[in-house]
Parts: sequence; C-alpha cells; structure tokens
Amino acid sequence: MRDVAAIAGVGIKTVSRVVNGEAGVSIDLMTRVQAAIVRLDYRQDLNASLLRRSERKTATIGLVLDDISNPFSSALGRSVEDVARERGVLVFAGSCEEDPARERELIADLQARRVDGIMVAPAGGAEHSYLLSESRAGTALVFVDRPARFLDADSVVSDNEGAAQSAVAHLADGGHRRIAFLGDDASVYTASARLAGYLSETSRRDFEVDPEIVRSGIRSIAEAEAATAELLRLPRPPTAIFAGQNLLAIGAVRALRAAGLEHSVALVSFDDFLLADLLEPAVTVIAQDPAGIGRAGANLLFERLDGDRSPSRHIVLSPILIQRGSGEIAPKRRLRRAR
Amino acid sequence: MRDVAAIAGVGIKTVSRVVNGEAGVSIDLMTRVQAAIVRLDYRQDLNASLLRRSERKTATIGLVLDDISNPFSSALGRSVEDVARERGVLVFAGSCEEDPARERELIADLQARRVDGIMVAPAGGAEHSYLLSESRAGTALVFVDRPARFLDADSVVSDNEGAAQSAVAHLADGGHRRIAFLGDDASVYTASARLAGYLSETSRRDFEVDPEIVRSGIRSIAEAEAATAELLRLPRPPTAIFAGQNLLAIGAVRALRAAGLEHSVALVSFDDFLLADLLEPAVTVIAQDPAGIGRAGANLLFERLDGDRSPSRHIVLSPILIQRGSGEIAPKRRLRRAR
DNA sequence: ACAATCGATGACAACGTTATCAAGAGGCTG
DNA sequence: CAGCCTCTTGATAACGTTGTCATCGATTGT
Repeated sequence: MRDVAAIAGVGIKTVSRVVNGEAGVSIDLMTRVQAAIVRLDYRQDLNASLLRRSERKTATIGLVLDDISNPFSSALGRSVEDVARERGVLVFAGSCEEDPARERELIADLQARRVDGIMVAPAGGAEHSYLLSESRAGTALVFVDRPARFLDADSVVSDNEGAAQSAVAHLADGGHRRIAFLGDDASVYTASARLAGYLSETSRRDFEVDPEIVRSGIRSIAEAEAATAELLRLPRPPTAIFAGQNLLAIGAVRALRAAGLEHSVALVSFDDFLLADLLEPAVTVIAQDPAGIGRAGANLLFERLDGDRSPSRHIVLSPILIQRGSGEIAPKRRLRRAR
Repeated sequence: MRDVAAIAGVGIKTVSRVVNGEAGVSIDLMTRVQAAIVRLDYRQDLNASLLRRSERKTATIGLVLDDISNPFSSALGRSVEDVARERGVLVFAGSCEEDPARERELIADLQARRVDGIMVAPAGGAEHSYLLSESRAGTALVFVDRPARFLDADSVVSDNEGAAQSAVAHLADGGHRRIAFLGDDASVYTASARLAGYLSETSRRDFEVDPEIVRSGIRSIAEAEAATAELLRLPRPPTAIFAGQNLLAIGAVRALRAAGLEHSVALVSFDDFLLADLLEPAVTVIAQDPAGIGRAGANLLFERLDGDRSPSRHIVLSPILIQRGSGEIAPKRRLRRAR
C-alpha cells in the first residue's frame, strides 16, 4: 500500500480510500491510484484491514459438521455457502466425526481466527457450556440438525421425534405389529429423538416391546447390514424395519436383498437418499430438507451478526413422508397361519 | 494480551512467549501468566499474530470445487480436510458451479485473506494465466480433477482418456458395435477427455461414427434422462451407453427403466456412486478415487508450502473398471435377424 | 576478584491497514 | 474582504501481535 501511494504520489490514506470505495476522492487522484494498483498488482490484506477496523468483522464463518462428505451434511453445507456468498462471507468447513474433543478443537481453531459466527452440528455426547463466554463475547452461534446441550443458543432442527412417530404410524397403519428399529448411538441427539418417537408410537399402540428388535449404536452401512441380517434370523423376525438414518437404510436394503426378503419385509428410512426411488422396491422415506436447515441456520446466523439480540430462537422443520413402495409392503402372514 | 500482562505483572512479550510455548520463561512467571490467561479467558488473535510473524503463514488453505454437495467433490474435500487437519490448517470451501467468473471471484476472496495455498478444480472454460503473478508471489496452487489452462501448475487428475478407452473397449469386447456417449459440456476438461477416449477407441476399432449417438453438453440427471430417452427412440438405437459421469449414468438408468430396457441395453458409468451395486441390474462403473485425488493434491500443496520449489508435478491416477452387470449385457440381436 | 558469558525479561518498533483529526484550498455569505 | 463552511488530503496513532535488541542479574572461567 505504501508502494502504491508512492507511485501514485499520494498519501497512504488516499489509497485506502480508493481501495474501499470511500467517497470524497477526486477523479484525478482516484485514477492515478487505480493505475498504480494495477501496475503493482496490489491486493488488499483483508486480515490487516479487519484488524484495524472498528466493527472487527472477518467476513468469515465456520461450519462444523459430522462429516462433510456425508450427503446430508454436504447438502446442508452447500446451502450455507450460498447464503454466505451473497454477503461476501467465506466459509471454513470442518468435520468432527462425532468426536466431542475434535469438535471443541475445531471451534477453538475457528475462534482463534476470529470468525464472525459458527454453525455447528454438535457431536454426540458433546456439551457446550464452554461456549457460554464466547457467545457472550459476541461470536454468533447457531446449532443445526442438533440442539446445544447446556447452552441457550439458536438452533434449527427437524422434528425428529414427530417424524419417527409418523413413520411407525405409517407402518402400523399398513398392518405391521412387529417393527424393528435401527439407530445410531443414543448419545447422538437425532438418534435418540428418533428412537423416542419410535417408542412412543409403538407403546401408544400397545405393541409388544421386544428389546431384541430395537437396535441402537449402529454406525455404518456394514453394521446396519449385519444387524439387519441378525434380525431376519430371529425366530420371530420383524415384518417391518424402521431405519433411523439413510446409511442404515442402505445397510438394511443390502441385508434384505441378501436374504431375498426385500419384497416381504417393509422398510422405511429416515432421510431421503439419491436412487432410493430406483431401487427394487423403491424405498419409502421420511425426507428431511438439509438445504432448508442450512439456509435457515445461515439466515439466523446473519441476523445475529446484523445485531439481532432477541432471545434464542429454535426453528423446527417437519420432514415429509414419501411413499415409494418399500414402506407399503403388507406384513407376511405367519407360517402357521399360511393357507 | 496487555491485560493479561498487567494482571500477571509481566511484560507483554512474556505473555507472547508463554502463549507460543517459547523456551526461556521461568516457571514462576509462566504459571502467573497462565493463571491470568485463564482468569481473563484470553484467546490469542491468530490474524494479528500472523500479520506480524515473519514467515507470513495463515495456516489456512482454500478449496474451490465445482459443487461441494456433489458426492465426488465432497469425498475429495473431506480427504483434503483430513490432510490439512494433521497440520493444524483450516480449509475454506467454496463452490464455483462451472462458472469461471465465480471461480475467479472465489480465488480473489481467498487471496485477500492470505491463504497459504489454494486447491482448485477449475470451472469449465476457465483460464488461469491471471494466476501467474500469484503463484510467483508464493501462493501454492494445486489443480485437482482438472489441469490448469495456460499456467504451469501442479495437478492431480485421473487418466480420463485412458479410462474412457477401456470402458469402450470393455463394451466392444462384449460384442457392442453401436455405443452411445453421454457427456457434460466439452468446455469441461474431464468431459472432453472422456469424449476423446471414447472417440479414439471407437475409431481404433473402426466403428461407425454416428454423431446422433454422441451427446455432449448434458448437465444434469434430468437432461441425461431426456437424452437417453431420445437415443432409445432412434430408428437404430445404441446397444450400449457409456455415461461420462455419475449423474448422467443415473439419468440413463432412469430412462432405461422407463423404457423397460435396463436388461437389454448395456451401460457403463464413469464414476462410481453409492448404491450402484444395488440397482437392478447393478451398474458397471469406471471408479475414480476422489479421496485419493484430494489426498495427493493436499500432500503436493503442503510440500510446496514446506518449500519444495521443483518443477511442477503432474500426478495421474488410474481409475479402475468394476464389473457389476449392466456393462456385461450382450447386444440385442437386430430385429430382422431375430430367430 | 574481575571479565566474560548466559539466561531471563521487557521496551520498542513493526506487520498492513483504517480512524481520527488537522491543515489547506476553495466557495459562499454578509 | 473577513468570517465561516465544505471538501480534499495526508500525518499520525492504533488494532493485537511478534522480532529485535538492550538491560540486568547470575554464573562461569581464569
């Protein structure tokens, strides 16, 4: 900047004015400065600029998700990026892999870089009281997909419990009485909320509660496949499966295929996924709106950055049931009653 | 920092030393400073720190991809993040949507924030000579998935042409003579390389070159579905389809299904995709290794940041053919020769 | 016992930028 | 023409940090 000023024969502050498009610079000096900028290929150092600026904004936000390569997360991330870009804000993206320590480390790294705000889908078991001082200090904080624990902060989540209830209700309305549940570790908020929905709907209908067909702690496609295979080998196998997450549904599909039962056992998946409609049978899903969650979260974050100091807001989006076939399979008659 | 120094009753420089873990601070002062840091909840401002530091590193890199919500891109991004994290580096992620202007804008934003390096999968039609001065100025630059145009820079790409050749060869070895091609816009490097592979292999085998079954400029699942439907309605429809990208293969599957021809017309997809093995028939693919590309690119980038000044390197990864069924369908006999 | 060395410490400048403010030029009013 | 106002301009301090270097007391060597 000094060099530009020297070449243009002006004061350094005038260069600053031109760079920032401030009014009150004569046409003459402006053109001279611009010429010098081009000549030296000068680029403003935003970090230095923001260091000095009074409002102290870095035009940067952080996004901490479970795993940015997961389709749900990446759709969410993309919509956050779109909202941010409209405001000239860049996004740091990080994955915490359901590890609270990693989540905390990532957030610390983001704060060291003085991001204006942070959006986080907290890891299972994480606890956020440590963020209290930060959020008081002015870093905007929005929780997406999962709410904060022990911290009063904005959040945007799906109605996991209600949607799980309606999934179970859909299967029950189709005649199923013995519905299995596959879910992630109960420390993960979404998993436990969906399990709660499953349990409340089954008990509301006075279905037998058999712990053998309620499987938690399943973390991957492979584990879901193995768990489903076990379910199918039970003396009294379930007639329907409710998979609490897209990857688990895919594992279930694999196991059903392997057993040749994909047209005999009903399946509903929480989360839509690409190609669910092209499988045979097509998979009935509870579709969340990851892009909508990201967009709502980002909007909330930017309202906070714009000075909104109102009490914390909690947005809840309702997933929708999409019937495609797998969830509409009627329960198989028990063998003893076979005609 | 001044406050911490005041409370601990030391000089500001000593606080700096403690914060940075520099040697040569007495135990006594160190504990006093640490107590003050905890008391005030002090956090170092990395931006200010890096402004002053001599090596001028921000421990930050930028990643510009076509669309971070695309499965290929997000897998690549995730592996970049993993390599970066090992070095305490945070990643800015941005999508340029095949728009050269947006790509350029994003890169400018990254440079304004003085990222140490940039990894970019350039937009179709983008031209990178404008980056010459930057790369000379020390910003490390690595191109992934697609090479730079008019700029000598490191790159990590798949052998698109060779893999496309082998896909066509595989279909030809299965007896197909009339193989259609679906591809993205020819301005996109990967699309044109794959088209080149298709053309060289078909001409090497002296197959009839029919422009009607070579379709470029297809940008989405829906467009691929429509194009495939058109192909199938031709007087002499192709007996096999080579889809130059995963989304286009998915569109082709939809159209084949709609026409009831999924077991009659062979299909090979460039790019693997989740559930390709569960479709009926399962889809034969040329599988790239997006995580491998990201990892190799990130390693290259960090070697440059560590001072490697050797001539630009170009890493080429070879995709592999995975036979699953759809690519092994034998050509339908022509009607006139039907038994 | 004295000089030389060493380790710990902090004062100060500097990183690249912007906020503040004062100075100078020019125009308008009375 | 004095007095006042407005507009442009640049000198200087400051943002939060670290590099440089001088200082000081203690230790070592002879």
